Amino acid sequence: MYERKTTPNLNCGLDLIGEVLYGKWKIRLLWFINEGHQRPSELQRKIPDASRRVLNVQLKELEEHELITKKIYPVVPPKVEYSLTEFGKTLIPVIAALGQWSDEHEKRLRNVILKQIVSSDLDSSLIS
Amino acid sequence: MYERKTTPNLNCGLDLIGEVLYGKWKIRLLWFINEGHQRPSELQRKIPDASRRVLNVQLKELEEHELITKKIYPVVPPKVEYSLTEFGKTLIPVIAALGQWSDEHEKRLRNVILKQIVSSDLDSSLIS
DNA sequence: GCAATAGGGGATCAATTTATCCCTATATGA
DNA sequence: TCATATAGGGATAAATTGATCCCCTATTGC
Repeated sequence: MYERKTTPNLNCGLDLIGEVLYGKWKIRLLWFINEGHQRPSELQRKIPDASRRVLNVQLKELEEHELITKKIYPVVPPKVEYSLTEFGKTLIPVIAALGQWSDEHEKRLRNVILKQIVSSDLDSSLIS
Repeated sequence: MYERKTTPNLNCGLDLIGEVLYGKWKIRLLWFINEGHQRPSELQRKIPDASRRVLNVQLKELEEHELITKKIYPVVPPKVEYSLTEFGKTLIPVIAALGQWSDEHEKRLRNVILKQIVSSDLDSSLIS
């Protein structure tokens, strides 16, 4: 396992939320779990760009941060279900706000992001 | 400059907002600029844990994403002021929601984050 | 016996992000 | 003359994150 070499900043609230919400897929995991996709295989189907491994790792962190709980059914083949904790549920309106903002500005966002990528491509093609 | 080697996911809204808001200090930069701390040196004093360099880099990205504008006054010593664009201003309520959530749950957040750090410390001391 | 299903995780490599170090410029005040 | 303030940025190192690869469990169905 990876071991932190620096201590995180925990000064203000925004540091704290960063600690639990950073991670490429975490917000989406919370969102989909909230929508009722509770099993690992379902989540993986919802987020095919992430590997199974990474989802496991991020789910475990969400669990350690008490945003979700994991229920393991002792059956074969194994069955696992994740649910939001009460604490995790309080995050849903916040995530909804994020989602709503980006939906409202989707076009513009795509625009500025793509523009930035294309321009850095030009830079590198000038070099070569 | 760093050159991307993979294309980012831009499927859903949450991918998009991630592209512009990821970056350790970006949310805070937007917040402080909104509060009226517009000059680089002021921002640096507000965020002493970040190096001058990193703030510059992240400010430039925010500018490329059209969330802020940069005004350079042709004076010596140089004077620069950042402001939110209209687009950037639409993000403020969202950031406020993030901040409010983490303020409301500050104690619990500190708790779970520290618990996680301490337990991984224990792990590593068992190994050695 | 072999594949498929459903879940997990160590080891390691690649990509990305953040931090450090060092260098630029000009005017002011001690 | 030298430090200070103000702003910028290249080169590179370190830290962190994410992706890949491979291996494990046990049962059902062919």
